[in-house]
Amino acid sequence: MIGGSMRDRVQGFVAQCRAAGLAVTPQRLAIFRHLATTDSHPSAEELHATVRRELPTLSLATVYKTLDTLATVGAVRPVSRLGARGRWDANVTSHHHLVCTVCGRVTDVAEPRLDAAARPAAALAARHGFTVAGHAIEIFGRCAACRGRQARGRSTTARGERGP
Amino acid sequence: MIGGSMRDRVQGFVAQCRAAGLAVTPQRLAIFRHLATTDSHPSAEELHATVRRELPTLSLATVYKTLDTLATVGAVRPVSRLGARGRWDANVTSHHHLVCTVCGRVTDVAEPRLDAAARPAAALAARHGFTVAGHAIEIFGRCAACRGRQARGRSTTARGERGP
DNA sequence: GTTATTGCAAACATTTTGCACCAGC
DNA sequence: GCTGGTGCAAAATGTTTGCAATAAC
Repeated sequence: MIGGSMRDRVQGFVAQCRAAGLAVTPQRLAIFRHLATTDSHPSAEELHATVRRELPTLSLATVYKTLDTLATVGAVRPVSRLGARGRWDANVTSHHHLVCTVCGRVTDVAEPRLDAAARPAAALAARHGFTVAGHAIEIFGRCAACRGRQARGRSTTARGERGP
Repeated sequence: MIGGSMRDRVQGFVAQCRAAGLAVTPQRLAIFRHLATTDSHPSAEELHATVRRELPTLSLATVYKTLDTLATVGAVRPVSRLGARGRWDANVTSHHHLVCTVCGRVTDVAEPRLDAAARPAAALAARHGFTVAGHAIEIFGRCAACRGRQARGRSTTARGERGP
């Protein structure tokens, strides 16, 4: 979850929808609200399971369609631009990620100093003909919880898991 | 593709396998070689299609198993730790990514200065109880090719696509 | 000769699509 | 009454698994 009261964020969301000519439906509101309230970067399935408690008829297909639609409007985004399909975030401000390679948990960190640090990247990207829209730093390692447990095997990259 | 002659890289790969007690099969060699030769971060399907020209009996299941196995040994890694399932890289040295949010193309950049820049991240991660193993900067925007084409709609995040 | 690895086919998981129905302007 | 949005079911896509045959050590 990020700065700004929930009320403000929902208001902003409604404004964004209106501006884009999108209907503000209970489904969209509920999905956005849940995404803006959690910090667990849930998948469509997880969102479906949770939001369903509020809207029992909500279908999984609607969750998928809604996430795509809201991403189009900029209210929501996939956790990573690198094709990390399946995990979503309503924090569309610049922030970075701590990724546990054991359990897959992703923690947001907003650290303005890191932004400054990545600035040389823009010049570099320009040299590649790139127009830079933003950046994110992905820091990987083991979270406190996983450091405790002894690694069995030389486990490296955690792929595919969803975090606890 | 990264530094070191292909011959050296293959030798290193063989050594890695041996050290881990893995058989060096033609399938593993071919998959590694192809991954180490391309810079397109291919998916399992794409690898299968390409390597098949060399090993016509290669099955897709073997490609999946091989990628997992080689990742375990550290010879290969998913493009991102953030669950970017489906795209692989044999460049296991520290490097960063230019991601085109229109076409999805991913370009590697190795820029030591960027590494230094991200150093404050380690301290920050430690404060979260994290043991840092590494980091990668993901710079997103539009590539030269996509900048040409006028954006239709306010297209934001390209999800799921594979790049041309 | 053992044991790990492959290829196949089937299972499974995830995401997308087509279409009829419903709700809001 | 239109239009856009939802829900359902089916299809497409992507990934994993069990197991017999095969090849590496």
